[in-house]
Amino acid sequence: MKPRITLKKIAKEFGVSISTVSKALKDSHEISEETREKIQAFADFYNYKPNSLALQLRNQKTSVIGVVIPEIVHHFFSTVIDGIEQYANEKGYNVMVCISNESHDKEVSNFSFLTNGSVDGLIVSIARETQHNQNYEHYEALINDDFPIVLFDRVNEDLKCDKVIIDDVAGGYKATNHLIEIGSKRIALITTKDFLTVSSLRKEGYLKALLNAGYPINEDLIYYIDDKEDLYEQIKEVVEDINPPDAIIAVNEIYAATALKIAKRKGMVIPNDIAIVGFTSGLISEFTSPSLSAIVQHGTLMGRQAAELLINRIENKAPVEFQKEVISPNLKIRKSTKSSF
Amino acid sequence: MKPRITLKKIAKEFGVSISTVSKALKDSHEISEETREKIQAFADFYNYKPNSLALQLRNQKTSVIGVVIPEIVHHFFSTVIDGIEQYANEKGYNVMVCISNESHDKEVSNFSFLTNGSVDGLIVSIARETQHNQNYEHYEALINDDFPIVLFDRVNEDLKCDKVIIDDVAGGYKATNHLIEIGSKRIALITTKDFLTVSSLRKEGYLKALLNAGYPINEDLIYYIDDKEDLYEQIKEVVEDINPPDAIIAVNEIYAATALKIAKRKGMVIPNDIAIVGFTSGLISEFTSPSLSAIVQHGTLMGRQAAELLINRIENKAPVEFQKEVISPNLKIRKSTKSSF
DNA sequence: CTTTTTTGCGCAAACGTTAGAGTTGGTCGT
DNA sequence: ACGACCAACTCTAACGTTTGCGCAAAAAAG
Repeated sequence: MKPRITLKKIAKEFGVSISTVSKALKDSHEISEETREKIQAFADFYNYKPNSLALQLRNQKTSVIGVVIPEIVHHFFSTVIDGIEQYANEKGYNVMVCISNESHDKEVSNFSFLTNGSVDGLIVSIARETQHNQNYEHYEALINDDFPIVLFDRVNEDLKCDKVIIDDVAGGYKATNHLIEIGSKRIALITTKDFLTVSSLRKEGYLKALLNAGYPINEDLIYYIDDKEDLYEQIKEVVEDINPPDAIIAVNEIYAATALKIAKRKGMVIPNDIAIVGFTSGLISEFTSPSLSAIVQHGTLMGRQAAELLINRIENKAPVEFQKEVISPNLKIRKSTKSSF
Repeated sequence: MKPRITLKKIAKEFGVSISTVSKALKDSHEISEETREKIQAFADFYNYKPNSLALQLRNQKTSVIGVVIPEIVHHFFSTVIDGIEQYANEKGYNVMVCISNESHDKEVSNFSFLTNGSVDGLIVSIARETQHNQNYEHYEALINDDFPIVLFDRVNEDLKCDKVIIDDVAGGYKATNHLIEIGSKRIALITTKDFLTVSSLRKEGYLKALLNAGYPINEDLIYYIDDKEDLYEQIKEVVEDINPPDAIIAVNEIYAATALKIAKRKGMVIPNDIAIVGFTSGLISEFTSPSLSAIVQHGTLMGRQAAELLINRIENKAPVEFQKEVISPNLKIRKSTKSSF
């Protein structure tokens, strides 16, 4: 790579000082028009652009936002990044994305890289492993230093920082209530075995809706999926239960789509024999047949709001006390809960 | 945000010079054990970490790879990022992702931000608008400066740099040939109206396969989708043609899934009445019913290879002449081209 | 023909770091 | 007693940029 042109080289070329060049390029009145013009022409010709690193170091500001997410090949997370990017760009920021891969160690190393000067603030969704082993030291260290940080979706209540969450209890509630309204009696919940707060909040909403409708709560109808085991086989057990449910709520799109696939293969008619509603309305839900009703997550909006909170915090435009934005999920009713007859 | 601890502050604390602190923290033998230990303890306590920007500036090396992609909410692109991240991390690099949003201007501004010192090299997939208006000045400027850059998927043959592509001609060929083998006679191609090279290469493979099998080439069977118009209506015209095809190749997953949806709605049986094969095997293909056969793209592999080429180039481990890695796509046969009877 | 003002530029510090080249002060050998 | 040597530091330059301040020379004012 050819060395880039610098102020120093331009200065040498014209036998002037570096400051003269810097000022000339900034159209400073301190520099004569003649000098200004020849320097500008030269700089233009060699396509001079100030070195970002030097500027960032000098200004103690990078205008870069760090984002740490558990995975990227995931529709919800990519929509969030999209939202962050949109808002950040509008405000003159760039985005640096790191992936924790659900690993605590990777999250720690991402943090350590990003927070050593590379970014002005962080937007994070907590890795599964971190939520599992409850080790939030790296978060606490940052918060202690008043480092701007915004948590989204997977948050921890104890951490003192800005947050954007989806009202997952409401999501679980809406999904369940919808199934109750269409007359389902035995509503199963397919959730994760891990310790993600979102899953347990959705379960909470599910239980709340059942309670509210005077339905019995039946632990046998709650199925915990182990991500390490075969997904298909585990969900098969739900559908093939001796006393099968007449409706399913799945905490994510894949579980829902898989349940639908298995039910169809069993010859069941959806939603008549079994109604299904998922979470996260990504692309899959639209193209299954019947299409899947789902609680939509508004990832882009979430990203935008997280970015807004963060940038306000960075620019000291935020109130001292931490904000918590709650996004209401809504139910997108498709064919898997609405008979086409 | 609290100011971070620096060498200078530590130096002041102990009344020594900055270099002493720097060397003490690097376990230099030049510094007495006593001094070393007290400085290390202090630095440890205040969680000292060298400022990345300062290091990057000094070392003229950022260990960051810039990635510019047209969009992120796209399964293929997120898998590529995943691959890039994986390989980059293994080699001690971080990744900065920018989104061009298919816009030429945004691509230019992404380039200009990233290449002013922020990254050691660039991995790019060309924005649609750039491919359309053929304005590659910003690429040429970088290449002229020997700035390390790797193009993937959407490349331009004239640009002198490393590339990773999918053999899209082979992809089109394989898809078409498969349909010919299962006995399809009138094979339609649903492609894009824009000027993406990938689309035209797939078309080339399609034509080649037809020619090879002695099939007539019928322009009426090639449908060009305008992304600005309603997708559903346009694809509907394909299926409802007076003289409809008995097989469809769609250049992406969405087109394929939409065609499948419409055909089913028309009461057609797939693959008996109409067989369908798509490109990019993302999540949708698995969950449609019947599931969609597709040409799979190996995005993760592509990302890894792009990162490998780039890092070799950055570290001067690459041969002088530019490399072109070609990834063979393979056909994943699912139910949309294979009767279950 | 001085004094004051203006013009046009250079100097130096600062951001945080590193590494090679000095600089002390002391110990040792002869 | 004096050079050699070593330990334990400090100095300095460098990465690239910005900016307030200083300073000379030229121009304007008196």
